[in-house]
Amino acid sequence: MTERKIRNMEEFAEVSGISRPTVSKYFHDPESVRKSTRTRIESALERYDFRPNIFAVNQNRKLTKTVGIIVPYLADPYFSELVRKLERLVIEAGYWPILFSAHGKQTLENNALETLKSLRPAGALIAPLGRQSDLPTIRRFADDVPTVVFDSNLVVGEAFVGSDNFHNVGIIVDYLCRTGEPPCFFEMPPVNPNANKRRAAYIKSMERLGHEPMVIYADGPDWEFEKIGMEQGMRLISQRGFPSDTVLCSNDRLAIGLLAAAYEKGLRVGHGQGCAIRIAGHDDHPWSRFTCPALTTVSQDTKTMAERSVKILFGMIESGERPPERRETLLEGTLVLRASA
Amino acid sequence: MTERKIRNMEEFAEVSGISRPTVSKYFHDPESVRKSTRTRIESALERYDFRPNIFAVNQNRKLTKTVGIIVPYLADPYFSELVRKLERLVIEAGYWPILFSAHGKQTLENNALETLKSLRPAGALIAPLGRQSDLPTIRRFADDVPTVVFDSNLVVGEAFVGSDNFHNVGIIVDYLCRTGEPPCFFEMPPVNPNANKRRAAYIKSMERLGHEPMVIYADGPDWEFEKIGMEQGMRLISQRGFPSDTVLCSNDRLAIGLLAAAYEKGLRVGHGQGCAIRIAGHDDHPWSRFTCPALTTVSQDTKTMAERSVKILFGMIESGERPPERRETLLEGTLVLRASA
DNA sequence: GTTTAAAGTTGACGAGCGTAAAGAAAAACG
DNA sequence: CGTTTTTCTTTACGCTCGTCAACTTTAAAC
Repeated sequence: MTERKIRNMEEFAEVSGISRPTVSKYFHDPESVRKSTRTRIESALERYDFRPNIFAVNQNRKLTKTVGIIVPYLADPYFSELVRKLERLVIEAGYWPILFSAHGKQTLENNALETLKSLRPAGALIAPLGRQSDLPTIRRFADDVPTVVFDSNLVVGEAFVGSDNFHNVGIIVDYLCRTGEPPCFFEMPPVNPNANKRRAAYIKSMERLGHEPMVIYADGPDWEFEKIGMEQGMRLISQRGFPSDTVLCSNDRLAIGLLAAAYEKGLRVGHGQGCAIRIAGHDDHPWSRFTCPALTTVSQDTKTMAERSVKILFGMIESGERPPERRETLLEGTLVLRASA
Repeated sequence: MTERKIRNMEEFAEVSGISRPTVSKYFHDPESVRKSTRTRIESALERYDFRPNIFAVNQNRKLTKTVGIIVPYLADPYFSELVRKLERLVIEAGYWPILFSAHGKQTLENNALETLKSLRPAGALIAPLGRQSDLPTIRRFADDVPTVVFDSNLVVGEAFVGSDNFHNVGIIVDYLCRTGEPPCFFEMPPVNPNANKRRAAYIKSMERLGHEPMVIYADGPDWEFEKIGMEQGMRLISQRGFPSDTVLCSNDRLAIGLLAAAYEKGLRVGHGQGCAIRIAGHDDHPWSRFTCPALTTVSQDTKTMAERSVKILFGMIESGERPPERRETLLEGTLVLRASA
């Protein structure tokens, strides 16, 4: 680095000995200039610290290189994990990911949408809050910005990528019925369509197998699933409120809470000799392998979910066309057998 | 909302019947215009959907309203939690938080710093990777942007806010020694200065109490602490490698892994009758209360950490001055007694 | 009703960059 | 070597909004 501070592209063009329009072209696509020119610019880049002003760039380009990512709750590692994958893919595609979390609140989700819209992104990847979402606001957003919805299927945007709750719940209900008492279903607050779909899938699977469905609703503050699972679990265990010794939780975080409750109450969890209760989850949350005992669950294929979402989005962005009708992709998870059920 | 689409401030000024410079003034600070003018603008805002173009705004203002937040690893709920608090405080101050995660990698941290710098933010709140950080790059960043470093004390920026590892480790070592066998120290990979400080604090505390320090180093991929804790824990338990029946882990995530290992190996964890091992952590990770058994740990005062960081940053931003010398704030945690130790 | 301070208007320039047109220079080609 | 094609330079305008100067209107003060 040399002493002189470069203030703008004009000055950088000067020190690199190339005209400003050509430099501008280079930054848009380095391959678009002659090799000798590229070399001169790049050697100047090594000597001077310069980056085009993002604001000026984006103000002038019709299509920015920004891609918005909005998730409902970042403190949920399931989403942290997805975000990590999405960010990587977006960067690899030469775009600039910008992340927002609704932190479980409608106000913040709307805020994120408004802010993102004013950034005029090339596209957006949105996992909506669900029940709490303000549908008209998201719709208005998706009218302006090519949008792929993932995880939670609110009917907006050009495409949805999520998991096939019917398949996933089906395989774990099958497994549990095959290996022991048919499960009851311990349900999270219905924060999003997944909650409802999973309940419906549970009921359908049980009926298919000729068992009576047993649904237990766990109430509590949205998104604090571990807390809900633990508190309601404690109460239900004390009152012998679980109609089966096998409990299928509608997600892993709820199951983690229930595991804590069972431990507290001295119930041994698992499928082995001397176990009082079997507990299973759904998602294969990053830390489900570290619970005591390790959690039996259904993995969501987050890798494919991220790849597919990004692929569909960039398909729209690069072709410049929106598909004539909304496409839904449902991914099948796989059974993850561990010690808890 | 009316049919007409507003394209820019010019058009919005027209429909609201107020001149553009005044409208611009309004968006900068609504209180800066007369009440009757404010009312007219706001009633127009209700009829038309308009927001000033962020790019144009930030290009022209010397000081943007952007505040960058960079964390080393977003999938760690300790950071998700901190981020949530920071974002809220930044928004309340009328600024626009923009979040980056290094995902544990130097390349991504540098990338985030470069991108952020080109956004010309009013300030930045950075929790550096630590050992993996590229110090010169962060230094260059902090030369340009008012920066508060939190969590991990790399010596850059105008201020640091973090926890007082000596105090925190001291109180839990005291507690453990008082109530049972003196602890050995199960150490995470030294990803950042906290790791080293905690080890040093452990050694000092043990010596103060007249005990022999016993440090066990757990090796493995950076930031995958649960995995490391579990794998190394399994190995150490099998080989009877823990020199004490009390293990103080250098953070909660490591402890969560070790709890899983103990469970797997059939060791009962806790301080009661018939327990084979006591396990304690550090941080009061959001889910430490849901482990089996619940984890005894030292809480970090993340609320104060967030508030203090933001307060110091906005102090600098609004005064326009950088403090003459770097200020370090160390917060004292409190002992959180649960069942594991 | 006149004075005066505050707030608004008009008109103009600047910020940094994209981009287009016209011409000059360099590379590719036979 | 001359011709053609590609790439670069020069010049100029546009994007959207901040901000300033000079002037006018408004509302409060006397």
